[in-house]
Amino acid sequence: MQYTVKQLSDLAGVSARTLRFYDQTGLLKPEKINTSGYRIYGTRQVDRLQQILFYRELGLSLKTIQAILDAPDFNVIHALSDHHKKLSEKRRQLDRLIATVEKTLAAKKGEKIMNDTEKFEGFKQELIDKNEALYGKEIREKYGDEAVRQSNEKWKKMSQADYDASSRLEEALSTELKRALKTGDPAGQAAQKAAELHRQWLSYFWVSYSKEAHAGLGNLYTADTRFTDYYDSRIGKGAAKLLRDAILIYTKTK
Amino acid sequence: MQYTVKQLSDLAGVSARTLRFYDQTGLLKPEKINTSGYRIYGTRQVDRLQQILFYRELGLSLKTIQAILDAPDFNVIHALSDHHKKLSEKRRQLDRLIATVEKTLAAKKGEKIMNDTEKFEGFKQELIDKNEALYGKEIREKYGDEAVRQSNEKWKKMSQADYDASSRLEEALSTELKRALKTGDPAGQAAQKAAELHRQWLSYFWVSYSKEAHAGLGNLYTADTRFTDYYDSRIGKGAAKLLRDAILIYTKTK
DNA sequence: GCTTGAGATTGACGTAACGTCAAGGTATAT
DNA sequence: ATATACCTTGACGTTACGTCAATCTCAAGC
Repeated sequence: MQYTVKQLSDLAGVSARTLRFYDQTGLLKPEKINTSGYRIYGTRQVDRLQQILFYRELGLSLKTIQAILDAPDFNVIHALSDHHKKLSEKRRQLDRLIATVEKTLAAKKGEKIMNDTEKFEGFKQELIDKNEALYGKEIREKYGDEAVRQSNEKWKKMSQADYDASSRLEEALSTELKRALKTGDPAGQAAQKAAELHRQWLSYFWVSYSKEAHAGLGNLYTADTRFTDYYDSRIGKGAAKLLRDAILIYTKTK
Repeated sequence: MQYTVKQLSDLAGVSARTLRFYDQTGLLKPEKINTSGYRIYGTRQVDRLQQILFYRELGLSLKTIQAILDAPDFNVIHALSDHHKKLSEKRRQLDRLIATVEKTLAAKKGEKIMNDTEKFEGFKQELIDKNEALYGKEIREKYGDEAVRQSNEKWKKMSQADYDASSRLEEALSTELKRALKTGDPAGQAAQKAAELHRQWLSYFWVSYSKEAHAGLGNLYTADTRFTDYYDSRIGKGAAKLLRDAILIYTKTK
Protein backbone atom coordinates (compact mmCIF):
# COMPACT_ATOMS: atom_id res chain seq x y z
CA MET A 1 0.00 0.00 0.00
CA GLN A 2 1.26 3.45 -0.85
CA TYR A 3 0.13 6.76 0.51
CA THR A 4 0.67 10.45 -0.16
CA VAL A 5 0.83 12.87 2.77
CA LYS A 6 -2.86 13.63 2.75
CA GLN A 7 -3.82 9.99 2.50
CA LEU A 8 -1.62 8.95 5.36
CA SER A 9 -2.61 11.95 7.44
CA ASP A 10 -6.27 11.06 7.01
CA LEU A 11 -5.57 7.46 7.85
CA ALA A 12 -3.68 8.25 11.02
CA GLY A 13 -5.56 11.31 12.12
CA VAL A 14 -2.61 13.67 12.08
CA SER A 15 -2.09 16.74 9.94
CA ALA A 16 -0.10 16.78 6.72
CA ARG A 17 2.08 19.41 8.35
CA THR A 18 2.94 16.92 11.07
CA LEU A 19 4.12 14.38 8.54
CA ARG A 20 6.27 16.97 6.79
CA PHE A 21 7.65 17.98 10.13
CA TYR A 22 8.47 14.37 10.98
CA ASP A 23 10.19 14.04 7.64
CA GLN A 24 12.16 17.19 8.23
CA THR A 25 13.36 16.05 11.64
CA GLY A 26 14.11 12.57 10.37
CA LEU A 27 11.60 10.91 12.67
CA LEU A 28 9.61 9.50 9.80
CA LYS A 29 11.08 9.60 6.32
CA PRO A 30 8.86 8.61 3.40
CA GLU A 31 9.65 5.42 1.53
CA LYS A 32 10.55 7.47 -1.50
CA ILE A 33 10.04 10.74 -3.29
CA ASN A 34 8.37 10.46 -6.68
CA THR A 35 9.37 12.34 -9.81
CA SER A 36 7.17 15.32 -8.90
CA GLY A 37 8.74 15.59 -5.50
CA TYR A 38 5.79 14.03 -3.67
CA ARG A 39 6.37 12.08 -0.47
CA ILE A 40 5.27 8.46 -0.82
CA TYR A 41 4.79 6.35 2.31
CA GLY A 42 4.63 2.53 2.47
CA THR A 43 3.51 -0.06 4.99
CA ARG A 44 6.70 0.08 7.01
CA GLN A 45 6.19 3.81 7.46
CA VAL A 46 2.62 3.22 8.51
CA ASP A 47 3.77 0.88 11.24
CA ARG A 48 6.44 3.26 12.38
CA LEU A 49 3.94 6.10 12.51
CA GLN A 50 1.71 3.98 14.71
CA GLN A 51 4.58 3.44 17.11
CA ILE A 52 5.38 7.14 17.08
CA LEU A 53 1.82 8.01 17.97
CA PHE A 54 1.76 5.53 20.82
CA TYR A 55 4.81 7.06 22.36
CA ARG A 56 3.58 10.55 21.68
CA GLU A 57 0.42 9.73 23.56
CA LEU A 58 2.55 8.78 26.52
CA GLY A 59 3.98 12.27 26.48
CA LEU A 60 7.45 11.42 25.28
CA SER A 61 9.31 13.99 23.23
CA LEU A 62 9.85 13.30 19.57
CA LYS A 63 13.57 13.19 20.21
CA THR A 64 13.14 10.43 22.74
CA ILE A 65 10.79 8.57 20.45
CA GLN A 66 13.30 8.65 17.67
CA ALA A 67 15.98 7.31 19.97
CA ILE A 68 13.72 4.47 21.08
CA LEU A 69 12.62 3.50 17.59
CA ASP A 70 16.12 3.65 16.16
CA ALA A 71 17.73 1.67 18.93
CA PRO A 72 19.07 -1.59 17.50
CA ASP A 73 17.49 -3.71 20.21
CA PHE A 74 14.05 -2.19 19.81
CA ASN A 75 11.49 -4.89 20.35
CA VAL A 76 7.97 -4.20 19.16
CA ILE A 77 6.22 -6.69 21.39
CA HIS A 78 8.07 -5.51 24.43
CA ALA A 79 7.31 -1.93 23.52
CA LEU A 80 3.64 -2.62 23.10
CA SER A 81 3.36 -4.30 26.50
CA ASP A 82 5.05 -1.28 27.91
CA HIS A 83 2.59 1.01 26.11
CA HIS A 84 -0.26 -0.85 27.62
CA LYS A 85 1.01 -0.49 31.14
CA LYS A 86 1.83 3.18 30.79
CA LEU A 87 -1.41 4.03 29.03
CA SER A 88 -3.40 2.41 31.80
CA GLU A 89 -1.49 4.42 34.31
CA LYS A 90 -2.13 7.54 32.36
CA ARG A 91 -5.79 6.77 32.34
CA ARG A 92 -5.81 6.52 36.11
CA GLN A 93 -4.11 9.89 36.29
CA LEU A 94 -6.64 11.36 33.95
CA ASP A 95 -9.43 9.91 36.05
CA ARG A 96 -8.06 11.62 39.10
CA LEU A 97 -7.81 14.87 37.21
CA ILE A 98 -11.38 14.56 35.99
CA ALA A 99 -12.55 13.84 39.53
CA THR A 100 -10.82 16.98 40.73
CA VAL A 101 -12.38 19.06 38.00
CA GLU A 102 -15.77 17.62 38.87
CA LYS A 103 -15.34 18.41 42.51
CA THR A 104 -14.31 21.95 41.72
CA LEU A 105 -17.21 22.30 39.36
CA ALA A 106 -19.64 21.03 41.97
CA ALA A 107 -18.26 23.45 44.52
CA LYS A 108 -18.54 26.34 42.08
CA LYS A 109 -22.06 25.39 41.19
CA GLY A 110 -22.99 25.24 44.83
CA GLU A 111 -21.52 28.68 45.27
CA LYS A 112 -23.40 29.99 42.32
CA ILE A 113 -26.72 28.67 43.54
CA MET A 114 -26.19 30.27 46.91
CA ASN A 115 -25.10 33.41 45.25
CA ASP A 116 -28.04 33.47 42.90
CA THR A 117 -30.46 32.72 45.69
CA GLU A 118 -29.13 35.60 47.68
CA LYS A 119 -29.15 37.85 44.69
CA PHE A 120 -32.62 36.67 43.94
CA GLU A 121 -33.93 37.50 47.40
CA GLY A 122 -32.47 40.94 47.26
CA PHE A 123 -33.71 41.45 43.76
CA LYS A 124 -37.20 40.36 44.71
CA GLN A 125 -37.48 42.78 47.58
CA GLU A 126 -36.15 45.58 45.47
CA LEU A 127 -38.67 44.93 42.76
CA ILE A 128 -41.56 44.71 45.19
CA ASP A 129 -40.56 48.04 46.58
CA LYS A 130 -40.15 49.55 43.18
CA ASN A 131 -43.41 48.13 42.02
CA GLU A 132 -45.11 49.51 45.05
CA ALA A 133 -43.58 52.91 44.56
CA LEU A 134 -44.41 53.02 40.88
CA TYR A 135 -47.79 51.46 40.67
CA GLY A 136 -48.89 51.00 44.24
CA LYS A 137 -50.91 54.10 44.55
CA GLU A 138 -52.44 53.91 41.14
CA ILE A 139 -53.33 50.26 41.28
CA ARG A 140 -54.58 50.57 44.79
CA GLU A 141 -56.91 53.28 43.63
CA LYS A 142 -58.07 51.41 40.59
CA TYR A 143 -58.22 47.86 41.79
CA GLY A 144 -58.10 48.14 45.53
CA ASP A 145 -55.75 46.96 48.21
CA GLU A 146 -56.55 43.36 47.57
CA ALA A 147 -55.00 43.39 44.11
CA VAL A 148 -51.80 44.87 45.45
CA ARG A 149 -51.65 42.36 48.25
CA GLN A 150 -52.15 39.51 45.77
CA SER A 151 -49.46 40.81 43.53
CA ASN A 152 -46.97 41.07 46.32
CA GLU A 153 -47.90 37.59 47.50
CA LYS A 154 -47.25 36.22 44.06
CA TRP A 155 -43.93 37.87 44.17
CA LYS A 156 -42.87 36.40 47.39
CA LYS A 157 -43.87 32.94 46.35
CA MET A 158 -42.00 33.14 43.15
CA SER A 159 -39.89 30.05 43.05
CA GLN A 160 -36.33 29.66 42.00
CA ALA A 161 -37.54 27.83 38.92
CA ASP A 162 -39.69 30.78 37.95
CA TYR A 163 -36.82 33.05 38.53
CA ASP A 164 -34.59 30.93 36.33
CA ALA A 165 -37.22 30.82 33.64
CA SER A 166 -37.66 34.56 33.76
CA SER A 167 -33.91 34.99 33.58
CA ARG A 168 -33.82 32.90 30.47
CA LEU A 169 -36.60 34.95 28.98
CA GLU A 170 -34.70 38.07 29.80
CA GLU A 171 -31.69 36.71 27.98
CA ALA A 172 -33.75 35.81 24.96
CA LEU A 173 -35.30 39.26 25.02
CA SER A 174 -31.87 40.80 25.14
CA THR A 175 -30.70 38.77 22.16
CA GLU A 176 -33.75 39.62 20.16
CA LEU A 177 -33.53 43.27 21.00
CA LYS A 178 -29.92 43.39 19.92
CA ARG A 179 -30.93 41.91 16.62
CA ALA A 180 -33.72 44.45 16.29
CA LEU A 181 -31.33 47.29 16.96
CA LYS A 182 -29.47 46.49 13.75
CA THR A 183 -32.41 47.54 11.61
CA GLY A 184 -33.94 49.83 14.20
CA ASP A 185 -37.41 48.98 12.94
CA PRO A 186 -39.88 48.61 15.84
CA ALA A 187 -42.40 46.92 13.56
CA GLY A 188 -39.83 44.43 12.28
CA GLN A 189 -39.79 40.76 13.06
CA ALA A 190 -37.10 40.88 15.70
CA ALA A 191 -38.56 43.86 17.53
CA GLN A 192 -42.01 42.31 17.59
CA LYS A 193 -40.58 39.07 18.90
CA ALA A 194 -38.85 41.08 21.57
CA ALA A 195 -42.14 42.66 22.53
CA GLU A 196 -43.73 39.24 22.73
CA LEU A 197 -40.90 37.97 24.92
CA HIS A 198 -41.32 41.01 27.06
CA ARG A 199 -44.98 40.15 27.54
CA GLN A 200 -44.06 36.61 28.55
CA TRP A 201 -41.47 37.93 30.91
CA LEU A 202 -43.98 40.31 32.42
CA SER A 203 -46.37 37.48 33.09
CA TYR A 204 -43.94 36.26 35.68
CA PHE A 205 -44.36 39.45 37.63
CA TRP A 206 -47.86 40.62 37.04
CA VAL A 207 -50.94 38.83 38.23
CA SER A 208 -52.98 39.83 35.29
CA TYR A 209 -51.81 41.12 31.93
CA SER A 210 -53.44 43.95 30.13
CA LYS A 211 -52.39 45.68 26.97
CA GLU A 212 -52.77 49.04 28.57
CA ALA A 213 -50.51 48.21 31.47
CA HIS A 214 -47.98 46.72 29.08
CA ALA A 215 -48.01 49.81 26.94
CA GLY A 216 -47.74 51.91 30.07
CA LEU A 217 -44.66 50.07 31.17
CA GLY A 218 -43.20 50.57 27.73
CA ASN A 219 -43.63 54.30 28.07
CA LEU A 220 -41.98 54.17 31.43
CA TYR A 221 -38.89 52.72 29.84
CA THR A 222 -38.09 55.95 28.09
CA ALA A 223 -39.52 58.25 30.70
CA ASP A 224 -37.50 56.91 33.61
CA THR A 225 -33.75 57.16 33.18
CA ARG A 226 -33.13 54.17 35.42
CA PHE A 227 -34.82 51.96 32.86
CA THR A 228 -33.35 53.72 29.89
CA ASP A 229 -29.88 53.38 31.31
CA TYR A 230 -30.42 49.75 32.11
CA TYR A 231 -31.50 48.78 28.62
CA ASP A 232 -29.21 51.09 26.73
CA SER A 233 -26.12 49.99 28.60
CA ARG A 234 -26.89 46.31 28.48
CA ILE A 235 -28.19 46.04 24.97
CA GLY A 236 -27.19 49.12 23.07
CA LYS A 237 -27.97 52.74 22.61
CA GLY A 238 -31.59 53.33 21.76
CA ALA A 239 -32.67 49.93 23.04
CA ALA A 240 -35.16 51.32 25.56
CA LYS A 241 -36.83 53.53 22.99
CA LEU A 242 -36.94 50.73 20.44
CA LEU A 243 -38.48 48.37 22.95
CA ARG A 244 -41.07 50.95 23.89
CA ASP A 245 -42.05 51.54 20.28
CA ALA A 246 -42.16 47.81 19.62
CA ILE A 247 -44.43 47.30 22.62
CA LEU A 248 -46.72 50.11 21.51
CA ILE A 249 -47.10 48.50 18.11
CA TYR A 250 -47.43 45.06 19.63
CA THR A 251 -50.18 46.04 22.05
CA LYS A 252 -52.11 47.80 19.34
CA THR A 253 -52.00 45.13 16.67
CA LYS A 254 -52.13 41.92 18.64
CA MET B 1 3.45 39.86 54.27
CA GLN B 2 5.61 41.05 51.43
CA TYR B 3 7.69 39.04 49.03
CA THR B 4 10.24 39.60 46.30
CA VAL B 5 10.22 37.39 43.21
CA LYS B 6 12.62 34.84 44.61
CA GLN B 7 10.82 34.64 47.91
CA LEU B 8 7.45 34.13 46.29
CA SER B 9 8.84 31.73 43.75
CA ASP B 10 10.33 29.62 46.55
CA LEU B 11 7.10 29.81 48.45
CA ALA B 12 4.96 28.73 45.55
CA GLY B 13 7.38 26.39 43.86
CA VAL B 14 7.53 28.19 40.54
CA SER B 15 10.48 29.88 38.89
CA ALA B 16 11.20 33.58 39.15
CA ARG B 17 10.98 33.73 35.39
CA THR B 18 7.45 32.43 35.63
CA LEU B 19 6.48 35.25 37.94
CA ARG B 20 8.01 37.82 35.61
CA PHE B 21 6.19 36.23 32.76
CA TYR B 22 2.91 36.37 34.63
CA ASP B 23 3.56 40.01 35.38
CA GLN B 24 4.33 40.71 31.76
CA THR B 25 1.13 39.09 30.53
CA GLY B 26 -0.94 40.72 33.24
CA LEU B 27 -1.94 37.46 34.83
CA LEU B 28 -0.32 38.33 38.13
CA LYS B 29 0.82 41.87 38.71
CA PRO B 30 2.88 42.62 41.83
CA GLU B 31 1.34 44.76 44.55
CA LYS B 32 3.89 47.45 43.86
CA ILE B 33 7.31 48.19 42.48
CA ASN B 34 9.77 49.54 45.05
CA THR B 35 12.22 52.37 44.49
CA SER B 36 14.87 50.02 43.09
CA GLY B 37 12.44 48.60 40.59
CA TYR B 38 11.91 45.35 42.51
CA ARG B 39 8.57 43.58 42.24
CA ILE B 40 6.89 43.36 45.61
CA TYR B 41 4.06 40.88 46.11
CA GLY B 42 1.51 40.97 48.93
CA THR B 43 -0.96 38.55 50.44
CA ARG B 44 -3.58 39.10 47.79
CA GLN B 45 -1.06 38.19 45.12
CA VAL B 46 -0.13 35.04 47.00
CA ASP B 47 -3.78 34.03 47.03
CA ARG B 48 -4.16 34.78 43.38
CA LEU B 49 -1.06 32.82 42.52
CA GLN B 50 -2.47 29.88 44.39
CA GLN B 51 -5.62 30.09 42.31
CA ILE B 52 -3.59 30.32 39.14
CA LEU B 53 -1.58 27.25 40.01
CA PHE B 54 -4.70 25.34 40.89
CA TYR B 55 -6.31 25.99 37.55
CA ARG B 56 -3.03 25.39 35.80
CA GLU B 57 -2.95 21.99 37.44
CA LEU B 58 -6.34 21.29 35.94
CA GLY B 59 -4.81 21.90 32.55
CA LEU B 60 -6.42 25.22 31.70
CA SER B 61 -4.49 27.70 29.58
CA LEU B 62 -3.21 30.88 31.18
CA LYS B 63 -5.56 32.87 29.01
CA THR B 64 -8.54 30.95 30.32
CA ILE B 65 -7.29 31.26 33.87
CA GLN B 66 -7.02 34.99 33.53
CA ALA B 67 -10.52 35.16 32.17
CA ILE B 68 -11.80 33.13 35.08
CA LEU B 69 -10.02 35.11 37.73
CA ASP B 70 -10.99 38.46 36.27
CA ALA B 71 -14.66 37.59 35.78
CA PRO B 72 -15.33 35.15 38.58
CA ASP B 73 -19.01 34.30 38.68
CA PHE B 74 -19.63 34.36 34.98
CA ASN B 75 -16.96 32.26 33.42
CA VAL B 76 -15.80 29.64 35.79
CA ILE B 77 -18.55 27.06 35.50
CA HIS B 78 -18.69 27.22 31.78
CA ALA B 79 -14.94 27.02 31.47
CA LEU B 80 -14.75 24.07 33.78
CA SER B 81 -17.61 22.27 32.08
CA ASP B 82 -15.89 22.83 28.82
CA HIS B 83 -12.65 21.53 30.18
CA HIS B 84 -14.39 18.58 31.71
CA LYS B 85 -15.83 17.72 28.36
CA LYS B 86 -12.41 17.84 26.80
CA LEU B 87 -10.93 15.64 29.48
CA SER B 88 -13.74 13.12 29.18
CA GLU B 89 -13.19 13.03 25.48
CA LYS B 90 -9.54 12.44 26.08
CA ARG B 91 -10.40 9.62 28.42
CA ARG B 92 -12.61 7.92 25.90
CA GLN B 93 -9.86 8.26 23.37
CA LEU B 94 -7.40 6.70 25.76
CA ASP B 95 -9.71 3.76 26.21
CA ARG B 96 -9.83 3.21 22.50
CA LEU B 97 -6.11 3.59 22.29
CA ILE B 98 -5.60 0.94 24.93
CA ALA B 99 -7.87 -1.33 22.96
CA THR B 100 -5.77 -0.67 19.88
CA VAL B 101 -2.59 -1.54 21.73
CA GLU B 102 -4.16 -4.79 22.86
CA LYS B 103 -5.23 -5.56 19.35
CA THR B 104 -1.86 -4.73 17.88
CA LEU B 105 -0.18 -6.83 20.47
CA ALA B 106 -2.45 -9.76 19.70
CA ALA B 107 -1.77 -9.29 16.02
CA LYS B 108 1.98 -9.28 16.50
CA LYS B 109 1.90 -12.30 18.75
CA GLY B 110 -0.55 -14.27 16.70
CA GLU B 111 0.85 -13.19 13.37
CA LYS B 112 -2.58 -11.89 12.53
CA ILE B 113 -2.79 -9.20 9.97
CA MET B 114 -4.25 -5.83 10.77
CA ASN B 115 -5.14 -3.52 7.98
CA ASP B 116 -3.81 0.00 7.99
CA THR B 117 -7.08 1.53 9.09
CA GLU B 118 -7.26 -0.68 12.14
CA LYS B 119 -3.79 0.37 13.16
CA PHE B 120 -4.97 3.88 13.88
CA GLU B 121 -8.37 3.18 15.30
CA GLY B 122 -7.52 4.55 18.70
CA PHE B 123 -5.86 7.71 17.57
CA LYS B 124 -8.47 9.76 15.83
CA GLN B 125 -10.43 12.10 17.95
CA GLU B 126 -12.41 14.37 15.74
CA LEU B 127 -15.85 15.32 16.95
CA ILE B 128 -17.43 14.32 13.75
CA ASP B 129 -16.01 10.86 13.96
CA LYS B 130 -17.28 10.51 17.45
CA ASN B 131 -20.69 11.79 16.59
CA GLU B 132 -20.74 9.44 13.70
CA ALA B 133 -19.75 6.54 15.92
CA LEU B 134 -22.38 7.35 18.50
CA TYR B 135 -25.36 8.28 16.43
CA GLY B 136 -24.30 7.38 12.93
CA LYS B 137 -25.25 3.79 12.55
CA GLU B 138 -28.64 3.92 14.20
CA ILE B 139 -29.74 7.08 12.51
CA ARG B 140 -28.27 6.03 9.21
CA GLU B 141 -30.30 2.85 9.27
CA LYS B 142 -33.51 4.62 10.03
CA TYR B 143 -33.27 7.88 8.18
CA GLY B 144 -30.71 7.29 5.52
CA ASP B 145 -27.24 8.54 4.77
CA GLU B 146 -28.37 11.93 3.64
CA ALA B 147 -29.62 12.89 7.09
CA VAL B 148 -26.30 11.93 8.64
CA ARG B 149 -24.32 13.79 6.05
CA GLN B 150 -26.39 16.89 6.56
CA SER B 151 -26.01 16.61 10.30
CA ASN B 152 -22.25 16.35 9.96
CA GLU B 153 -22.28 19.34 7.69
CA LYS B 154 -24.22 21.21 10.30
CA TRP B 155 -21.66 20.26 12.89
CA LYS B 156 -18.82 21.60 10.85
CA LYS B 157 -20.51 24.89 10.35
CA MET B 158 -21.67 25.21 13.92
CA SER B 159 -20.23 28.36 15.30
CA GLN B 160 -18.75 28.90 18.69
CA ALA B 161 -21.85 30.84 19.66
CA ASP B 162 -24.04 27.90 18.78
CA TYR B 163 -21.79 25.62 20.70
CA ASP B 164 -22.03 27.83 23.72
CA ALA B 165 -25.78 28.01 23.41
CA SER B 166 -26.06 24.26 23.15
CA SER B 167 -23.81 23.87 26.19
CA ARG B 168 -26.10 26.13 28.15
CA LEU B 169 -29.09 24.12 27.03
CA GLU B 170 -27.38 20.97 28.12
CA GLU B 171 -26.78 22.44 31.52
CA ALA B 172 -30.37 23.58 31.81
CA LEU B 173 -31.51 20.13 30.77
CA SER B 174 -29.32 18.60 33.40
CA THR B 175 -30.73 20.87 36.09
CA GLU B 176 -34.30 20.19 35.09
CA LEU B 177 -33.75 16.46 34.91
CA LYS B 178 -32.27 16.43 38.38
CA ARG B 179 -35.31 18.22 39.65
CA ALA B 180 -37.55 15.74 37.87
CA LEU B 181 -35.70 12.83 39.43
CA LYS B 182 -36.91 13.93 42.84
CA THR B 183 -40.50 13.09 42.02
CA GLY B 184 -39.68 10.59 39.31
CA ASP B 185 -42.79 11.56 37.40
CA PRO B 186 -42.14 11.67 33.64
CA ALA B 187 -45.37 13.56 33.06
CA GLY B 188 -44.54 16.13 35.72
CA GLN B 189 -43.66 19.73 35.04
CA ALA B 190 -39.91 19.36 35.44
CA ALA B 191 -39.66 16.23 33.31
CA GLN B 192 -41.73 17.75 30.55
CA LYS B 193 -39.61 20.86 30.65
CA ALA B 194 -36.56 18.63 30.37
CA ALA B 195 -38.05 16.96 27.32
CA GLU B 196 -38.67 20.36 25.80
CA LEU B 197 -35.11 21.44 26.52
CA HIS B 198 -33.91 18.22 25.00
CA ARG B 199 -35.83 19.03 21.86
CA GLN B 200 -34.26 22.47 21.74
CA TRP B 201 -30.85 20.96 22.31
CA LEU B 202 -31.43 18.45 19.55
CA SER B 203 -32.28 21.20 17.14
CA TYR B 204 -28.64 22.22 17.30
CA PHE B 205 -27.59 18.86 15.94
CA TRP B 206 -30.34 17.69 13.69
CA VAL B 207 -31.22 19.34 10.47
CA SER B 208 -34.88 18.57 10.76
CA TYR B 209 -36.83 17.61 13.82
CA SER B 210 -39.52 14.99 13.88
CA LYS B 211 -41.37 13.59 16.84
CA GLU B 212 -40.68 10.06 15.71
CA ALA B 213 -36.95 10.64 15.55
CA HIS B 214 -37.00 12.36 18.91
CA ALA B 215 -38.91 9.47 20.47
CA GLY B 216 -36.53 7.06 18.79
CA LEU B 217 -33.54 8.76 20.33
CA GLY B 218 -35.30 8.61 23.69
CA ASN B 219 -35.62 4.87 23.38
CA LEU B 220 -31.98 4.62 22.47
CA TYR B 221 -31.10 6.23 25.76
CA THR B 222 -32.20 3.22 27.73
CA ALA B 223 -31.39 0.61 25.13
CA ASP B 224 -27.77 1.60 24.77
CA THR B 225 -25.60 1.49 27.88
CA ARG B 226 -23.34 4.24 26.58
CA PHE B 227 -26.19 6.67 26.90
CA THR B 228 -27.60 5.22 30.07
CA ASP B 229 -24.22 5.45 31.75
CA TYR B 230 -23.71 8.97 30.55
CA TYR B 231 -26.99 10.31 31.89
CA ASP B 232 -27.12 8.19 35.02
CA SER B 233 -23.61 9.08 36.10
CA ARG B 234 -23.93 12.77 35.35
CA ILE B 235 -27.43 13.36 36.61
CA GLY B 236 -28.47 10.48 38.80
CA LYS B 237 -29.59 6.91 38.72
CA GLY B 238 -32.61 6.42 36.52
CA ALA B 239 -32.08 9.70 34.67
CA ALA B 240 -31.87 8.07 31.25
CA LYS B 241 -35.07 6.14 31.74
CA LEU B 242 -36.87 9.15 33.10
CA LEU B 243 -35.77 11.27 30.18
CA ARG B 244 -36.90 8.61 27.75
CA ASP B 245 -40.33 8.39 29.35
CA ALA B 246 -40.63 12.15 29.46
CA ILE B 247 -39.74 12.38 25.79
CA LEU B 248 -42.27 9.70 24.88
CA ILE B 249 -45.00 11.60 26.67
CA TYR B 250 -43.78 14.89 25.26
CA THR B 251 -43.77 13.69 21.67
CA LYS B 252 -47.21 12.15 22.03
CA THR B 253 -48.96 15.04 23.68
CA LYS B 254 -47.38 18.08 22.12
C1' DG C 1 34.75 51.86 52.77
C1' DC C 2 35.25 48.00 49.90
C1' DT C 3 34.49 43.61 48.29
C1' DT C 4 31.69 39.76 47.46
C1' DG C 5 27.93 36.92 46.43
C1' DA C 6 23.14 36.52 46.13
C1' DG C 7 19.40 38.36 44.03
C1' DA C 8 17.09 41.99 41.29
C1' DT C 9 16.15 44.29 36.60
C1' DT C 10 15.28 44.41 31.39
C1' DG C 11 16.05 42.68 26.95
C1' DA C 12 16.49 39.11 23.65
C1' DC C 13 16.90 34.75 21.81
C1' DG C 14 15.82 29.53 22.29
C1' DT C 15 12.56 25.52 22.73
C1' DA C 16 8.80 21.88 21.17
C1' DA C 17 5.67 20.58 18.08
C1' DC C 18 3.47 21.92 15.22
C1' DG C 19 -0.46 25.77 12.95
C1' DT C 20 -1.01 28.92 9.44
C1' DC C 21 -0.32 31.60 5.51
C1' DA C 22 1.97 32.51 0.93
C1' DA C 23 3.53 31.49 -3.64
C1' DG C 24 3.83 28.32 -6.77
C1' DG C 25 3.90 23.40 -9.12
C1' DT C 26 1.00 18.88 -10.23
C1' DA C 27 -2.86 15.57 -11.03
C1' DT C 28 -7.29 14.78 -12.69
C1' DA C 29 -12.07 15.31 -13.98
C1' DT C 30 -15.07 17.80 -16.85
C1' DA D 1 -8.89 24.50 -21.03
C1' DT D 2 -9.99 25.20 -16.60
C1' DA D 3 -11.44 24.24 -12.08
C1' DT D 4 -10.36 21.86 -8.03
C1' DA D 5 -7.83 19.28 -4.96
C1' DC D 6 -3.46 18.16 -3.60
C1' DC D 7 1.56 18.70 -3.60
C1' DT D 8 5.94 21.47 -2.65
C1' DT D 9 9.12 24.73 0.10
C1' DG D 10 9.78 28.67 2.91
C1' DA D 11 8.83 31.54 6.78
C1' DC D 12 6.62 33.45 10.56
C1' DG D 13 3.28 32.59 14.77
C1' DT D 14 2.07 30.14 19.07
C1' DT D 15 2.38 28.67 24.36
C1' DA D 16 4.70 28.89 28.53
C1' DC D 17 8.27 29.54 29.83
C1' DG D 18 14.16 28.36 29.97
C1' DT D 19 18.40 30.45 29.37
C1' DC D 20 21.86 33.69 28.70
C1' DA D 21 23.78 38.61 28.94
C1' DA D 22 24.56 43.04 30.80
C1' DT D 23 23.66 45.80 34.49
C1' DC D 24 21.92 47.30 39.24
C1' DT D 25 20.93 46.57 44.38
C1' DC D 26 21.36 44.68 48.92
C1' DA D 27 23.26 42.70 53.07
C1' DA D 28 27.25 40.70 55.17
C1' DG D 29 32.06 40.31 56.25
C1' DC D 30 36.75 42.22 56.44
